[in-house]
Amino acid sequence: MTTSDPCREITELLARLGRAVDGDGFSAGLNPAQWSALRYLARANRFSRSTSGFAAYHGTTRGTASQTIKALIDKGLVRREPDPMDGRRVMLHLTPAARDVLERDPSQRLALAARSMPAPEQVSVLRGLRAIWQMSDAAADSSFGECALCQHLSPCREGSGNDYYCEKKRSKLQSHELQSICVNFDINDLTADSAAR
Amino acid sequence: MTTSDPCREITELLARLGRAVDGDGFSAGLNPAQWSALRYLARANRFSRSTSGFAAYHGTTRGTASQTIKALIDKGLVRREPDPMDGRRVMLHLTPAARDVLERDPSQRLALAARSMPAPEQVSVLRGLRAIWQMSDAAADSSFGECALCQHLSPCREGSGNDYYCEKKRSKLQSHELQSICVNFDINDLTADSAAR
DNA sequence: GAATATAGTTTCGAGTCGCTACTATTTGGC
DNA sequence: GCCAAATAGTAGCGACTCGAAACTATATTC
Repeated sequence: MTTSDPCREITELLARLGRAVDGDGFSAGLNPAQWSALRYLARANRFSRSTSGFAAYHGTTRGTASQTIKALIDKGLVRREPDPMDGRRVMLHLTPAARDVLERDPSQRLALAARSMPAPEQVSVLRGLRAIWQMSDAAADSSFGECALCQHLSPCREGSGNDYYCEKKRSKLQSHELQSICVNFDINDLTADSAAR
Repeated sequence: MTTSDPCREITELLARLGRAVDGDGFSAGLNPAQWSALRYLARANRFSRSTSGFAAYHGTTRGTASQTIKALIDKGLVRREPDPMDGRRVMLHLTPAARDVLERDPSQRLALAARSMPAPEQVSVLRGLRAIWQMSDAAADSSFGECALCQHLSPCREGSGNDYYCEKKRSKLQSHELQSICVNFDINDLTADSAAR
């Protein structure tokens, strides 16, 4: 009953803020799961923009994820494209309309609120949230991360020198792709310190 | 597409952690709304332990809140008691069984993760989350807070000196009640600094 | 080449949510 | 004191969501 435990209040605020992320439920006609999928697709690299990828990220089943994606397709926000390399896979892409919708993402109100803090505080909050996420075993199931910090990344041998290579997917990566998140992410211990920084 | 904006990643983590608060959906047979109600009732003072109070806290309608409470009553976790002062009101109380269930609150896993951080970092994360919550207009609708920081609180004139008085509800408060949260909370500007501390 | 694993979809039932309508009680104005 | 408006709470309805199970199709493994 004592209030002197900050951690209990942290989880209380996490619960409330988590609900606030998606606005009062249905802004722009999208439900929370659909907003989550839209944001995921905007952020995931080309190996990860699939139904299964979103299911893993969002912590749901492939069946449910399939319904969510279907709703976005019906709304004209997502386009399907068969993977030429693997006949089972379907790559998902955001349409230009989706980019417009994302401009009105209700979570931006929280981002705006966060931006009103001094930059050093923003960073310390971010570090704390990352730590909580990684300690919680919720993270164990879906360990997404940016290619820039992944152990499968190596500099490209040939070419201009601006390119990189993913050993896992055996595919070239362009430098602008390094900040997208990937299902196949595995933490690079060498860069773990800089990740924490 | 750049990753250098910490605020975007903060909201992303808020969304994921908010979902993680209630576990993988149905721990102990309770859904997220029911967990939220249980935690609310454990934390709210006697003026606030009502259906309407929870509806305001949780940001939903009274009708929906009523169904959530009903489910908890059916499970034997909540007990109803008519308010002798106001025939419309029904006070809600947690049963001993509810206290047991709260011991297995899935949000404690996040609290545990938070506790692994050094205490100063816990506090800075808490301050940041509070700031984000108060800036976001989600907080405008439901401004709950602890009596200890409320402008309606005044020291009790008579009696032992350990007691307090709420000018709004015209009722005595015992010192152990000061840390519960209340629907009628209004920030006390004089204590705002210490609240931020 | 058969067995198994993976990607994805569909269907179905249980359950949730918010809206509207309704009752009961209290409060405010005259 | 009395009538109107506000407040607390519940009930029922319809739309929708989610997860489980069943199913198809393609890859992979031995």
